[in-house]
Amino acid sequence: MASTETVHDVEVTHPDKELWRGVTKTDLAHYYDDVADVMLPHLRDRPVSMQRFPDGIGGHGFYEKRIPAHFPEWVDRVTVPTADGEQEQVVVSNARSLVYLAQQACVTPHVWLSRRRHLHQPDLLVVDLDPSGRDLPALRRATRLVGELLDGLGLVPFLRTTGSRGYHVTVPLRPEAGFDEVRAVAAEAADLLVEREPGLFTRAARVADRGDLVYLDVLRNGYGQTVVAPYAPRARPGAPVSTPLEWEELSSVEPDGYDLARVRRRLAQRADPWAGLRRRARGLGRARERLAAMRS
DNA sequence: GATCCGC
DNA sequence: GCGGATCAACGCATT
DNA sequence: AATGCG
Ligand SMILES: [Mn+2]
Ligand SMILES: [Mn+2]
Repeated sequence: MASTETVHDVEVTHPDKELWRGVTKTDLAHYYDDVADVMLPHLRDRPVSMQRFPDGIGGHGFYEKRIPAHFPEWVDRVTVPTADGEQEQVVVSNARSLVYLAQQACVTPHVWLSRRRHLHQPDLLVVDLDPSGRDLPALRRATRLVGELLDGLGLVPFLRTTGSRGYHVTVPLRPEAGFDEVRAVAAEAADLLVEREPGLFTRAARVADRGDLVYLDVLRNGYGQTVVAPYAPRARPGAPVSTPLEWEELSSVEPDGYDLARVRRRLAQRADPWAGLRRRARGLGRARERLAAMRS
């Protein structure tokens, strides 16, 4: 019985430790190694926050933003300004670093919406749909309405499961406007939807005030805020994965519909639906104009 | 998961 | 050398 | 300033 395993030149200690029921550290390391080709383009140049569960998802978990001193020099990093100074965070630039995150029991990497060259200008806009209840048809209709509105604003919305309870709609941007401007546009779009469909959407900050409506979270669009990385597993039973989808799949794939094994199979059979996302980047100018017109 | 401290 | 304690986020909105 | 939230 070897007490360590080697995956992509990374020593995996406690290789048989279960992070999820039936899913070991070695399994996670191989998953990361296998999906690296599709995952890395979405991680490239983005500061990462690591959500770690050294004793498995049933144990104590924590977020880690600062890169620990013991990380090897071949794990890339970036220094980012914070409210009181600056700090160094991980950047996942290659498959080996991703496998190293598995060794660290990082079950879910979270990434910034901006990249190192323009830390203050996001190249993604995200509308995070958080259902309060269990009405899946309503959640799907809500998600489709978000996509249609953003499309109507001249933007190109992309869809993914969160691996948890909701979906994300993601729009690629040219990194020009600051976070506050991007968030303001997202908030105005969300408010418009609440106005149109008050029985479906809410923007109430307090959970208790949301009833069973779908919460439109646009606060992800902030400096230093993160979203779960595409193809990241989640710390939930069954090792569900946040999975990019074609819009046509919205009606057939549930928010936690893909797990580690299913994503492997999916990617062996078809390309990443988000592969062309960067080429769809737009500025916010036209969207602002159309939004103003719709509101009047 | 990794490090540090005390025994 | 081993067991135990300790540490590992933060920006934005609301009140 | 403190709390809630993701
Ligand atoms: Mn431990
Ligand atoms: Mn969400």
